[in-house]
Amino acid sequence: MDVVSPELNSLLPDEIMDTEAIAMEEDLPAEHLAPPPPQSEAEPAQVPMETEVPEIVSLCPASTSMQMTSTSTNAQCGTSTGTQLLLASSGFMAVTTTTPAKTTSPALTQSLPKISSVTLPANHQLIINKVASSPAGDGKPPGAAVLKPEGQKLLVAGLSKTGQPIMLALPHSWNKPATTQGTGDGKAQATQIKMVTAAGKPVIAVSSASQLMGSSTTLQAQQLKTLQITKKPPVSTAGPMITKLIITKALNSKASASVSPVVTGRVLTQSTPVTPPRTISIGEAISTVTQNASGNSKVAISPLKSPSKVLNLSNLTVVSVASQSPNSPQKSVTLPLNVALGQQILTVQQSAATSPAKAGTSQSTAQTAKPMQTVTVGSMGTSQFKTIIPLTTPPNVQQIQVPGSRFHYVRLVTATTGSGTAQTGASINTNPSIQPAKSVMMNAAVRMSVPIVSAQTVKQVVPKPLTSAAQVVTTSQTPQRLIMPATHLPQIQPNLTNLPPGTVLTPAHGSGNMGYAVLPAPYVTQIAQPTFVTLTSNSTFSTATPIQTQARLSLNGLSTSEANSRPRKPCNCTRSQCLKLYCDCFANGEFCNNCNCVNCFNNLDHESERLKAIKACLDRNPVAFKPKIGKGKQGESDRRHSKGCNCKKSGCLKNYCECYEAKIMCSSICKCMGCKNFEESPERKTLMHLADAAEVRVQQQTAAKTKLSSQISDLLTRTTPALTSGGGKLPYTFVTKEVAEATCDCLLEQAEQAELANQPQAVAERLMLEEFGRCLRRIISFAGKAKTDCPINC
DNA sequence: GAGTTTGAAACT
DNA sequence: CAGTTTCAAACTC
Repeated sequence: MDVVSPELNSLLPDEIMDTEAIAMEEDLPAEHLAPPPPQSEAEPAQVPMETEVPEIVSLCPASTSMQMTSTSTNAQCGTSTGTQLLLASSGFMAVTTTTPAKTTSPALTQSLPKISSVTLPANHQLIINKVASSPAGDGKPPGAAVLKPEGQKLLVAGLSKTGQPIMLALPHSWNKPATTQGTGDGKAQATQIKMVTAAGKPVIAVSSASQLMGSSTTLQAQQLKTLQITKKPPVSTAGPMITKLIITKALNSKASASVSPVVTGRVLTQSTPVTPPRTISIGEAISTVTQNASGNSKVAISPLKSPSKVLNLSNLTVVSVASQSPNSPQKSVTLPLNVALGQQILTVQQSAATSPAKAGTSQSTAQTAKPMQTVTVGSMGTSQFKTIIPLTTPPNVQQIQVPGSRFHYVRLVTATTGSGTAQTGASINTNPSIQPAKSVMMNAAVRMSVPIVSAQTVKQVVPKPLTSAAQVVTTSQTPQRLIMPATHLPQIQPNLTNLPPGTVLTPAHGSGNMGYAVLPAPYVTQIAQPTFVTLTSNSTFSTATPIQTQARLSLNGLSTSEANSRPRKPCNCTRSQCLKLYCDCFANGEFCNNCNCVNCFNNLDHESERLKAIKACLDRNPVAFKPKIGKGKQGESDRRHSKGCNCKKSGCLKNYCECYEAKIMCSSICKCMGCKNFEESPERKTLMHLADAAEVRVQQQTAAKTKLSSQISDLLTRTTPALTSGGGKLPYTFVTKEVAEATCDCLLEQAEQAELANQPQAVAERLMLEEFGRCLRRIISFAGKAKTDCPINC
């Protein structure tokens, strides 16, 4: 049963609404769940390399019943008593470099050993090699881990409606069609997907570390629902890079309200260790109890791209979606979810209905009392912060910022007419004083998730209180926003998911559901530094405990500071109108700003042309806007060019070569001729040495100047002779013995630097003279300042 | 700064 | 897919 009508489905990008893929995925042979075959070594992966970058995110829900650690990283949560779950993600979900465990035999399923490792092969399945011990037998008492033994796959970690961390443990045959469930024996069901949640306090990755670590709740299997999203990479010829996303929604067994997670119009399975699992069909609502006002539905996402990076709890980025009303525990909630993860898209959609029993069908309507969908993404101290764009129209757009991902995501939702009145509570917001949000019914909505910006490095998710619908997460920086006027571009919409990473889509004010504004991501990131991104579906979102997610990622192999500090060079385009990839600005998804281009169309005034150009580029190359430098395969260099260079004359030792320019060596996929950009190349080494020497010189000179200047300033300050009240002394009177000595030190330093650099004497003399001039100017400056600033003391 | 070289992007 | 053209950056003088 499909929630989304075929018509709507047809409008959605395949990446999001590829419900067929789900069916296909169910029929996939087992090897599709295994890591990519070795053939990828010889065959350049067409999948953007960023998806190959494993990411490790640790979830540390408080629980004493289970511990999971990653053997590949030795990363552990900071508490010995808390449940530890390490999720490694490869562009989408957690991935580690360990070999995925084989499916266990039925006999193994009877035991519940401790989880020794969590692995996730390239197919984006998280595999738990061993599971925390728990009482044997079918009984899965509260506090006992229900994860299956070695080889079991944990696909997604998230939060239950009540804020409990959810771990989805899949049986080894999970890839089989799991549309029905057997009896109450919650274990070893061939088609059963198990969900493990931590009961008690809201224990979510999004929560602060203290919140998680401090919690003493036990891991408990609960009745739950699972959703499965099968998604294929947009472009992949490197093998069965099939990504599976299991969205889980834990339901308390005592639940009386309903929650009907709907992903891409299809609900796959439901299982519970406590009660007999049953199949969930589209639109079906399962009652559940809202435990408290702070209950929420959260989806933990680990889209970080950094390889081998282990993130503590505080580093986990979670996109949370409010799904609960504190005042209406009986309200049914439907949560279609699409949330973009890296290139993957996971849309989180939430709706609430007044009907306590059944709700959330595809015919649900939306009533938007608070026209806002905000996703705030935060990162610390970097320019990679995300910006929340206030929505002036009904919440038909959700910006989803996935920390660690190089993309910003915006979910475009075409909401139907509203009818629901149920209130939805903020996922993290527990502030009762906040105005309750109206229900958001978007079951039949058209959802689009669009990567909108390159996002990498540290992200800090700090939900900020929102007291009104019009509020959006603000940043600590200049609230400047550059938003293109939205226009109706239906001809482009089908490809919205392929928009360049620098494109942000936002609904246009008064332009209806199909209005879009294109906002280059870099501008967005400039707006918000740091940006605290919060995803919520209502206006009551707030939290007393900011959630911080920090990741140490890099963009194109550059550190965050490096990537951010480097000012983009202005382009000089004259013929391309800055609407072709010749233009670096355009290629980077940025507007031209302070460029020297002629007849530039890469600006706000030429939105339509720009969109068309983007579409054209994407038509030619769907990954045209992906970073060219990405993570190489295992065993290869950390960074490599995704396509390889084609140099013929430069020997790949000039900046003509994109590999050399990126300071990486050419790889096997390069088609260059006479390449000298390889590890043992003497030419390359020579160049590197020269470059290093030059850099060292610069650094030394800078440091020396800084130090000596500081000394001079200090001396001038301390030894400033008293000035007469009649105008003070002349500057030369400030040349005390100390000042003269410091000046000589400066000159000698210059001489030494020149000597170290093997500079000729003339150059050394010149440097010394220049330094002397600077010293004199500084002395004079201080003298003048002393006269001005010290009229009393001098 | 003008002219040349270079290789990616675009085009055929 | 290969060859050619266009383009803008890198480079040289």
